[in-house]
Amino acid sequence: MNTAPHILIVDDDREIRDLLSRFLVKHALRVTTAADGREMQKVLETSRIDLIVLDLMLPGDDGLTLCRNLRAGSELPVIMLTAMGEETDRIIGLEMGADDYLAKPFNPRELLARIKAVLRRAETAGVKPLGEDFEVLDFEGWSLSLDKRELHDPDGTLVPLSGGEYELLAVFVTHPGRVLSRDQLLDLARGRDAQPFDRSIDVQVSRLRKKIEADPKSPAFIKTIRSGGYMFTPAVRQKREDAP
Amino acid sequence: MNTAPHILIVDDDREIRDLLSRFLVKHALRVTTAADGREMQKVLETSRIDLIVLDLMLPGDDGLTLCRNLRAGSELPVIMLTAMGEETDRIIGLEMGADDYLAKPFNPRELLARIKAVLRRAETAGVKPLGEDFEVLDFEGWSLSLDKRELHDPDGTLVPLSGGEYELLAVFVTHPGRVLSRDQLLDLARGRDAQPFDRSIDVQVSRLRKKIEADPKSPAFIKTIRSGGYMFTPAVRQKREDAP
DNA sequence: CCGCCCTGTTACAAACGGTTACAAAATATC
DNA sequence: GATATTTTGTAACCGTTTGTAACAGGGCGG
Repeated sequence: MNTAPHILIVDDDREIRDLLSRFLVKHALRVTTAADGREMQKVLETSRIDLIVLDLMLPGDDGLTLCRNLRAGSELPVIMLTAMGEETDRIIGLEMGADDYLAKPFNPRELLARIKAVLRRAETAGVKPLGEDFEVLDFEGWSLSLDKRELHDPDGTLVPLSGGEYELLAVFVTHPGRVLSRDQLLDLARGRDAQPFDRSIDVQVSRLRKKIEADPKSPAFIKTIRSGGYMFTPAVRQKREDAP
Repeated sequence: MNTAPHILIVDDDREIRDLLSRFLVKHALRVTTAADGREMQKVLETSRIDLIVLDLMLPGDDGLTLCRNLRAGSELPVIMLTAMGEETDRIIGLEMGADDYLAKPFNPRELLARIKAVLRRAETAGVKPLGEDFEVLDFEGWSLSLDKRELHDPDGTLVPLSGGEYELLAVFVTHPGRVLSRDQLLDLARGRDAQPFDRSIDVQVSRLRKKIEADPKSPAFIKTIRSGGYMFTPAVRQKREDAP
């Protein structure tokens, strides 16, 4: 479900981190941030990262060193951020193996464009990073494992779901508190467009409610928004575990 | 029925406001305008806005400040309009939390395209922080959960509300002690404009009163303001709890 | 006190969503 | 590869919700 590329931003300036993070998240990327090389390592061990945006100037090991180390162990794409006007930095950055670089100050849109370009390149080059996120989402005592594609009720017993029911629930649980239109649900859960008079989502919601709602007649989890779609109302908490 | 997205244009130049407004209205959007931050604030309190087009240069608080404030409290999409220049690009690049921006002078069609793009993105993007605070509003012993879309009476029992009744009550409870015209209520609760001789709000208020007023004949909560609209009179207390 | 305007309320029709049954499609099993 | 089983989408039926119309009552200015 969560197929958006996962970007790791490494910069010691908190403001820049937050700013870029917000901008990229808005453009359908998943983002994690780190302030220095140590944090970066930690993130890399516990998450599947598709691309790193790395500041050249960092406390501790600087960006160049980190970039070199990264290159030694993987083909993870790297975009370097360099200080303005230092031609040498750029050259060195590229020599160190960065896939692209950007001079500060820069336009976030420019960064986005380069990220997409580099990802496209990396994809065709067939780089398959190893490691996986192990995600479990909890709501009201229930627990949905996105890796095992399994749902457990508050007692911990496994609730059998069909593939389609799982996909739909996964969409809901990853978009809590949001009104999702039938078109969106169809796109997110089934990856297809709606046909005229398409009621398949309604039927699927009905089936799902029968399995997870105490009283399907007055649903507590999946609320209907008339002429809008559906909304998953419980608070959802994320448990992120290290790979075993 | 008219349920088009509602755009707020904030620009100190009256001519630009009118021009853009006319253009967007012609393209099936609903538009309200404001000349500065104060007016903007006022509009935001009394109508339901889907997206803000914000000029960078404004009298009083400038666009950047306003944008940051907006960002702090909501995820309302913002498109910034900037004057052309080198310095701005840098400011924009680094300090802005806007969803998109456009350099003046621009083609209105360009703005329209970006508005549509941002609205489309806003529908799905922006994964809400998981396990967020949840908001519960109390009045006279009653309790309305904005997350669960549920109303509980003083005994704590769930009072079933239709979607429309809930939306209307939510508007009242979030605007207590304030006279709301039928037009405003229609905009806030339904996101649409009024038709000639539109009495739907009256009917909905009547239905709502039957459910929440001890004596609907002499309502204690929702008071009628003759030739003005309606007003929700109880004091509303906000309970903001951390997710468990 | 009268009439007009405004609002409350009920009745009704249209639109919308829940649900079941059934057929088609996908999947598992032998 | 054929058959049994499960899953998924479509159609149909029915209950709910919503806006509109119609009528009745009440306040306010004249």
